[in-house]
Amino acid sequence: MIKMIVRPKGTNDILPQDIWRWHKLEAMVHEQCACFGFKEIRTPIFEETGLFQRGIGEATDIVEKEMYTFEDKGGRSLSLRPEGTASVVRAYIENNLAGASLPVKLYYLGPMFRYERPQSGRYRQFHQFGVECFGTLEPTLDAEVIMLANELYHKLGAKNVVLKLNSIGCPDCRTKYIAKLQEELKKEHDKLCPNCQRRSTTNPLRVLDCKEEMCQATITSLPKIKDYLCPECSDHYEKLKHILQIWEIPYIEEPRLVRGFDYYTKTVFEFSVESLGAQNAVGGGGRYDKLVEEIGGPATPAVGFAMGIERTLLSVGETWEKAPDLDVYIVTIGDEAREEALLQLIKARKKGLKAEMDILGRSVKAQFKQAGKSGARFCLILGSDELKEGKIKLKNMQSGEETQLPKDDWLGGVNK
RNA sequence: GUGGGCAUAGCUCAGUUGGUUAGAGCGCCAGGUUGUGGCCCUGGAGGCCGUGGGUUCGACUCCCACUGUUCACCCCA
Repeated sequence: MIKMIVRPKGTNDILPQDIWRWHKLEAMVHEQCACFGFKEIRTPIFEETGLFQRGIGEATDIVEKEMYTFEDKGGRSLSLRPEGTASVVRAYIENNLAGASLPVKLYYLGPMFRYERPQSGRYRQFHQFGVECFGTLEPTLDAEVIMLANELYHKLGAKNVVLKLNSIGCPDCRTKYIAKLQEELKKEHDKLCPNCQRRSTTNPLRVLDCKEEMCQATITSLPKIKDYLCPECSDHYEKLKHILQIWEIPYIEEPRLVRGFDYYTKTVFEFSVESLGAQNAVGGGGRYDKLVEEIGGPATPAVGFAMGIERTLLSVGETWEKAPDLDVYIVTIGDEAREEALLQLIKARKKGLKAEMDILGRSVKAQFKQAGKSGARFCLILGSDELKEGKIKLKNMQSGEETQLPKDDWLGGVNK
């Protein structure tokens, strides 16, 4: 027996019965971005491995163990993109997009790849929508990105979305803070969970994010980064919060919020929903003022955001109502009606109507049943009786009401 | 990479201390109605019980391995 080949672990087929959710979300994304003056960019799905090593950080989990890295026939090391920012930054530099007027506001939409154990809301191939803007330190830009995301979640119908906000400072103040943090963590070492004991050295900021009961008291007593921000970072953070207030965007200050990429500076934020279980972050982002430079471009401050599409759909998709697939289903009665039905079918489709007819030669009852299932708004009934007089019947499937019309003049009855 | 749960019809799930012919609901198809969907009634199709091994007279049921899947940890969208 031939072994059945199935889809790779952590990937999904998006089936015809579900694709409308994706189309709907994508349409809203394009509309929202147009509204905020963002232009779409499409970059390759794989890049030179070094781009991600430099951009995301050599020591992050993503680069260390989650990348799909392979060698091509020319001996180049390439990797499937695990996130979108590095590629967009590369494209921004390579194509000299800075040549246009600043700020440059871009967005992207597409698959990302990370080799992880799949679980609810986490897949090896998943999709992100993201925005990146380049060219100014102004906190208004941070706020604009947050505004775009926040409004999009609301338009999508997300309930109980919470915006968490923090500033992790620039390399200067953060370095000082981490040193202080590690000093304190060393003192409290015995009171921490095994994970945090390890994190104290590998990734001290992550300790702040620990959910273990036994760590909570210690975490609360640890120094807050807020108290270590340099005047510039502190001022930036205050101005950002002020703008968010002007725009009436609710947020929660979350001094413990840290994010997984090394490139963030100053502002970091995250959107989460309660209903999703452990993987409850539906999007996040922040400012990255050093990244463009690190990748080899001119020093350029920037802000970005990325939304997990699967997670977002999980949290909102069920509440959406599907638009009908069909405007009209043509029911034929008797063989002589079929030829006329073929003519009417193509006439309807040429007018842009979504139209179908039975091609399996089923009974009248079965045809109506099919029409009902398809959600067709109307049935066009072609029977030998009607056709003798050059008429057809149009049945409204919701009300059940039938009207008789001349056979070449029924399209008007299907008012959109 | 670590730990737990699960695997029976298209879907959701029953299946007794191991016993011969594996069930239900929903869905699908047909008929009841030779020209009318949704409700109702009747009938039908559809299963290597995840794969491989073991125990047994006998395994969907017990044991082992593998695979898949799922949840959680790590980390992240």
